[in-house]
Amino acid sequence: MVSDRGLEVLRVIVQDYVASREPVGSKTIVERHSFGVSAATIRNDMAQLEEEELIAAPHTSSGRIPTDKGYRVFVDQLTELRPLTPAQRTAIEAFLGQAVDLDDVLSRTTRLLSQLTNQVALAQYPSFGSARVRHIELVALGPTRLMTVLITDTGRVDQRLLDVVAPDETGLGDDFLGELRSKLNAELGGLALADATEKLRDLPDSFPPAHSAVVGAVAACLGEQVAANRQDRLVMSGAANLARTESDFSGSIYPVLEAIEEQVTLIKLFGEMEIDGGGVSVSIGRENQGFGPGGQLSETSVLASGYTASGGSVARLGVLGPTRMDYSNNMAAVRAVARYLTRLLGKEQ
Amino acid sequence: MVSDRGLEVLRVIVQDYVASREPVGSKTIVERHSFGVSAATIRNDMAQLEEEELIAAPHTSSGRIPTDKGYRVFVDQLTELRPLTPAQRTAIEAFLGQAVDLDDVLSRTTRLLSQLTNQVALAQYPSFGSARVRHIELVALGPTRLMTVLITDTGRVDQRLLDVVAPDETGLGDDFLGELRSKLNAELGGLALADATEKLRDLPDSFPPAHSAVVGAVAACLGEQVAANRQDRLVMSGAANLARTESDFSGSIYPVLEAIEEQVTLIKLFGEMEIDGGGVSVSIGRENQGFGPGGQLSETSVLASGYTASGGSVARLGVLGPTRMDYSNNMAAVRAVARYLTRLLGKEQ
DNA sequence: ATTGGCAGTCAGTCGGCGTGAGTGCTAACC
DNA sequence: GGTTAGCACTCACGCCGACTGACTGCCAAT
Repeated sequence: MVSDRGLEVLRVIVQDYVASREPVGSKTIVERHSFGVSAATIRNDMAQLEEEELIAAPHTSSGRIPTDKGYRVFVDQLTELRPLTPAQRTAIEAFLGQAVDLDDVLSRTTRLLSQLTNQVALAQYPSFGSARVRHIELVALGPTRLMTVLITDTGRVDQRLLDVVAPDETGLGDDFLGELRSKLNAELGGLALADATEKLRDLPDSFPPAHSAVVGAVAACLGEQVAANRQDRLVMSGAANLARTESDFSGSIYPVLEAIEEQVTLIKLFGEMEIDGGGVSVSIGRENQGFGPGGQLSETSVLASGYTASGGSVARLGVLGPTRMDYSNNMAAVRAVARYLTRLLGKEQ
Repeated sequence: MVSDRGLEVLRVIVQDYVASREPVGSKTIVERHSFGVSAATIRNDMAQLEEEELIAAPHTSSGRIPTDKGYRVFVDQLTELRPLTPAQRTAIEAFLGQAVDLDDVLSRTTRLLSQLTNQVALAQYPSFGSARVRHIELVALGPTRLMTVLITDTGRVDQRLLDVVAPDETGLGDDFLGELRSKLNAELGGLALADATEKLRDLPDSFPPAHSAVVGAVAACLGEQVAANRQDRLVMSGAANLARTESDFSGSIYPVLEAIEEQVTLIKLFGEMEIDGGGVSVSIGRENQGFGPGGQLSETSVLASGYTASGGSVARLGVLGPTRMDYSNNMAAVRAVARYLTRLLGKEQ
């Protein structure tokens, strides 16, 4: 078992190591922190911590550095997060306040968060699994060219172009489009995306045969859009931060950059992190194993929190960085930004 | 002056150095390439090349590596580009062929190009300076909430949300919106974006005072969209490639990643490169100086070519990588993709 | 449980040495 | 004149050995 002082020792080892990037030894601990005991005592505690695999020694006789498990215990110990400085708070408000639409909000959010943490910031678009169709728009761009616009109640908009064979010699008449548009909105408006997909399948049958080809094409196109909408996307910013310091990664940062660019690994990982109750969830080092192929992220930690967008759908945002990071500060930043974002998006409509 | 054989020597120095990442000496040159002369003669030629600052020696007595100027001469010498392999050609067609809209085309293009070259691929959205308004759509999302959609003839779509004070107790009635929509399209349809901005300023005056507040808000919003449309954006892919090999960058790759993320530096640089006549333009190493602050890109080369989008507007695409890159292969890839893209986008409509 | 002391371990550094790749120069050669 | 062979010279690099210093681990005393 680890004593109370043992945990305290772990705490300062993490802090000092994060600050200095150097293995920390018993002597420097007693010098820099006033435990009222000698170095030898600290050494005994450290022996226990090593027993529990919370710390490890890079070489036989050097200071210790925290293991993934050590960071885990450290993070779990972390009860109250140091609140942000007033300057940081005003930065959040000033920067996010001027956003004009959802894309802009998320782009600003990640830029802000990457600045606050010096890490890579990530944000998920609000989940569209629970989103509903708000409006469908059809725009004729030419005699055989049509644009479909799908608007969801989460504020997202997707458009797509398609070529169609005109139903008759009049081309894509305004009245035909108008009828189709009304019907689409009447049938699908307010439906959850999952349900809309089904309805779209039956749509062509309710039109005269001459029109059903066009309607079918439109329905297929909208169906694609709905499907694309349901799969999540990530916005991110600050990838350069990975290369900023002399790199905390054993080999190259290539696997990490790759995982970031691929997105799919991150989305999966992000999706499995718990974010109940407005807390900040942390996944450390090898805990990320099994997501990327070959453990691309086994030397990184991911912090995630949830925010609530209009419509009540919950999405995630967070940061990614080397396991050796300032968890306290970064968790506080993620939490603060998530809260502000919830307030900002909830306020609308 | 540099002799003919001197240029040939430069050519093999560049090729060998790019392939091996090691300074190349006179002896290895005569071993690997059949010049009919001895190493000593090559040395004399190399002395001349060094005189002209086309090559340099990292240490007093080591092989030589090309300077920026050396790469420049090498590239200018490069007359015919090795054509792509059939496999590469089919890859281009298979991959780009299934794109559904402009966003998708450019995203696929950069992914493809970064795979073909193992570098960072960049693509500019078609310039909207010469774009025209094709259609404007207004959608009521609630009693005081409105969405504006701007569609340009280059196939790009932008939407924005805004809150308005309803003109009267009826809220945003369909007839009011219909009138406004017709008027907007009648007035602005077909106009170049620059001209549309001006017209928008006068618009509110032509409505009854009760409505002018709403119209003003809509006009302001559309004005913003027009402005945002005129400023270019970049799509990119393959940033991880910068970290793939043991890094050809002297220090950290941080400045390069930063420049890539900022975009503004790149857009400026990209914009000043000449791309007349379907060729591939190259900017090498310190030639990029003066764009990024502190010469972030002074160890990279940028290749650019132009492609023509529907509507005749020309935009650029290319790759960025360390100065030590396979110019021949990469230039061929950029040219091939640019040509295919022009064909693909020109075909539409 | 804590402490002081002491021996042991090992990474990192410094200087010296040898090696080898590659150059620059000069004198001979065609 | 261009080309070649030969030779002396220069360094980067790798290796070895010694030294140092920062640690730990253990043990006996408190």
